[in-house]
Amino acid sequence: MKIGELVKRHGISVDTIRFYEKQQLLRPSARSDAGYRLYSETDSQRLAFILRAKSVGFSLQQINELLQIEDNKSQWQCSDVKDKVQQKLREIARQLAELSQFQQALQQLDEACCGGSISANECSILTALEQDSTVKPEQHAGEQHNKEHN
Amino acid sequence: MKIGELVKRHGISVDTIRFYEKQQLLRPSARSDAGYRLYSETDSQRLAFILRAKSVGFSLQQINELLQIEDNKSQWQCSDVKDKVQQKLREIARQLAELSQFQQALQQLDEACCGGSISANECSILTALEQDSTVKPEQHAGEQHNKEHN
DNA sequence: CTTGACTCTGGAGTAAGCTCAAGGGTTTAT
DNA sequence: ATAAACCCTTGAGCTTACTCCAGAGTCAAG
Repeated sequence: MKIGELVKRHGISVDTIRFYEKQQLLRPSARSDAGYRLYSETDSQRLAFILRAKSVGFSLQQINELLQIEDNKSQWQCSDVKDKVQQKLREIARQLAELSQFQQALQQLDEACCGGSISANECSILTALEQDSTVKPEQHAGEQHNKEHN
Repeated sequence: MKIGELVKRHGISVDTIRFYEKQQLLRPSARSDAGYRLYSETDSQRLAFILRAKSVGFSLQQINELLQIEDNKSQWQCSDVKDKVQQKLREIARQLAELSQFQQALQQLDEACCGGSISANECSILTALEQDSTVKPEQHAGEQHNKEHN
């Protein structure tokens, strides 16, 4: 099939396919005389693999690694594949932790603010961002004023 | 103070400061005869504001919006500020949801796989990515085979 | 034989948030 | 006086995953 049918089947754009080709993820198994890309069923399945991997959060780079295993399964072990999944899980855990921290901090700000029509002069959110903790890495014992640097 | 001291105080790079300036977040309140940027205490506090906003997850664009309020507090209301916070909270909730979905899907894959030294030929993770559900948007009633398109 | 739909290549642009490099002045210490 | 450390500007590059454009060839229908 030509690129147009492939993309219709999978609901993505031609540009995306050509981009994946540039990224070495998916090569058409043939070209027509006119130079048109021709995809086999196998190619289409490979694309499906890519899209499923994407749908569980893998980056194209990581998908590339998975495809290398997929292309040569007998040379790899279950543990190799599971490692990739676990690596991704750790990555996601890190991102979740960061987002949760953001969420918590923002919720505190949110709760402290009346949200009414009083002037922002009194807004506790702005006040917190102006004076809050978390920053100040200096100011240890014996260095109250830092005019010394020069 | 010159840019060097400013960055030492806040633990960021000169390039970052100049980048923030390009982004209209922080302008030095003066320049020396030689054209060096000179920052006041107020400037430094503004930078602190920026960094704190960043630390709770705001993008530079969003910080810019917050700074516009901060620069003209009396013209804004608490609700304006709270809106920004809540908007960000919704954004984060969406991201958390997406990541959690990834996490769940990956955990299922992870649990199904033995992770041992058997050949990847048998790996349930790869099998799932080859044949799994979640994709197939076609195949409603009366359209079993899709050779029709052409 | 022409029109429209499809395909090709190559290269630029987008968002975000920096980071680096080149080439050249300035300040400070010795 | 000179070297080190500091500062300047302009502009390019990085990452990710596309998206769009121009200019041109190809294919199927009427």
